[in-house]
Order: sequence, then C-alpha cells, then structure tokens
Amino acid sequence: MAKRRNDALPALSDAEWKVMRALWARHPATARELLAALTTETGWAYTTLRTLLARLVEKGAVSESKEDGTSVYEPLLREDRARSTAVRSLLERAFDGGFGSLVHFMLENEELSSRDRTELERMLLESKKKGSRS
Amino acid sequence: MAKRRNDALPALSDAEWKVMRALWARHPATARELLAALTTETGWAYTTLRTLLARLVEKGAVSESKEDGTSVYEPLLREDRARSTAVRSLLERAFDGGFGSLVHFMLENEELSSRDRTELERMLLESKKKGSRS
DNA sequence: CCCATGCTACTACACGTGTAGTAGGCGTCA
DNA sequence: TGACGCCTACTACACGTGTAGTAGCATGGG
Repeated sequence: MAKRRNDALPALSDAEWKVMRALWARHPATARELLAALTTETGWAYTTLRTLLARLVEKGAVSESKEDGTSVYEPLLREDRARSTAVRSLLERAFDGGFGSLVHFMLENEELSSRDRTELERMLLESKKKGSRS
Repeated sequence: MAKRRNDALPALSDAEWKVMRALWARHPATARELLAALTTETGWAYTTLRTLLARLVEKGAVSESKEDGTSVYEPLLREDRARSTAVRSLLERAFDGGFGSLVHFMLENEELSSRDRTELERMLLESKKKGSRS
C-alpha cells in the first residue's frame, strides 16, 4: 500500500480554520499562546480553544506533545492542503465540480466587486508573464 | 436604511445545495419531480427531500405553493447569489477574505490539476478577449 | 503547610444537518 | 365502501460544531 496520500483529508469547520490559521502563523505554540493570538478575533474561553485543539488532534490536523506537562501544538495539516480541500469542496457543492465555472463566475458576477475582478485579471497576467512557474 | 440587500443570505448545506441545483435546473417542480431528478445522485427517501425542502422554505431560499393540494416549489434564491455567498465564505475561511490569494493559490498549487489551471487560463484569455462584458 | 493559579481531562448542551419514520387525510378503482 | 396509494404535517435521532463548565492535580508564594 505505501503512500495513500489522500487518506481522508480532514475538512475543517469554521472555528477550526481560525485555530489552524493561528497555528500556521506561529508554531509550535501552546494553547495560551494561541488564545492570545485569537482572543480579539474570537473572544473564546481557554477551554473552548482546548476543545477545538483536541478535535483537530483527533482529526489528525494538529499534533500535540507534552512539554513539561503542558501541551504544545504543531500543525500537521499544511495550509495549502487545507485550502485545496476547501476549494474542491466548494467546486463540488456549487460549481459542478468544475474549475472553469468558478472562474467564469468570478469573472462574470457582479457581486464580486470589480476591484476583485481587476485583481484577478492582474494576477493572471502576472502569472502568464512569469511562465508556468518552477 | 432602505435596501439592506445583504439581509441574511442563507448559507446552504451540502444536501440543500443538491436540492437547489435540481430546482434551478427545472422549476417549478413538485417534490416527486425533484426526487426523480435527484434519486440516482442521492438515493433519498421522499420524506428526506421534503424535510430539506421545508428547511429551504424556512430559510427563504425556496417558495412553496399549494397547487391542488400538492406542494409546488420554486427557487427564490438565485444561483449566482448562492454561489457568491459560498465563494465569499470560502474566502473568509481560508483565503484571508482576499480574492487575490485564492487566485494565487489556484495558479500556484499543484493539487489543482494542471488541466484545471489550463482551463483557468483559457477562460481568462477568453474573458479578456470579449472585453469586460456588457 | 495551605491556598491561589494554571493546566489537563472530562462533560455539557443547544443548534444545524443528514436522513428518515409515522399518522392521518383524500381520491379512486374494484 | 373499503383498501391502495399518494400527499401533508409532525416527529426522531445521531453526529458535527460552537461554546463552554467542572473536577482534580501540580506548583510556587506566603
């Protein structure tokens, strides 16, 4: 069997995304440290964060190690993997699983600000210019 | 105050998206008709679909009218509004609320197939060609 | 030596979501 | 006219998620 690289990519809930963002931004980190980083955004109680971290550990998205009796966390799931999963999920729910229809939507839809659309086009030009990267 | 156009856009769950897709594809429609359209994809029981429809009606995403004693459904939420909400939600969860970082991600990330990236670029060229749409 | 603090482990609980089931009414075909 | 089938209204129930609370152990300061 060997790799099995796509073995259950965990889908993150909203609150879990917040935790992961904090953890990606600075890790390893203790719950206290994460709470400090998240408190203005969320106002969570310490135990709330601990619950979320425990769930993330269960999901395999975060590792927990005891450092001197205190839990220290480290992300296992990488941000781009998580993003990828989230994008795929959106595509399947709302865009026929198709990538093109998302882009099409982004380009055509009024509700995405025209500033956004401009940015999109700029990025694409930029990307073309720079060739197919790597 | 006046407009308040963004007054609670309903977020759709996965199953609800399926219903809405069927309904957008063909409406007005009865539950039976929708079930017929959805049955291979979902295998839902009739009552399951009814439950989902009821929830969508509650959310204001679908209208229900009695036609001769039988419920007939019509989408109230338009597909592009729903898509827009979903995209915004993704951006906020996973892409700093920023549109650019999503595009950037799409262009840079290996996990979106290169077929996808190719399609993206094609669409953009096409869109540029056609100008900024009427 | 004992209390305040801080950490961990476990529990709680409401609401959303996926997925139905049951009861009861109505038309229709035999 | 009674059984069959279809529809509606209501109920159920497990699991995920958001958001904590409580109990109990350790440790350091007075």
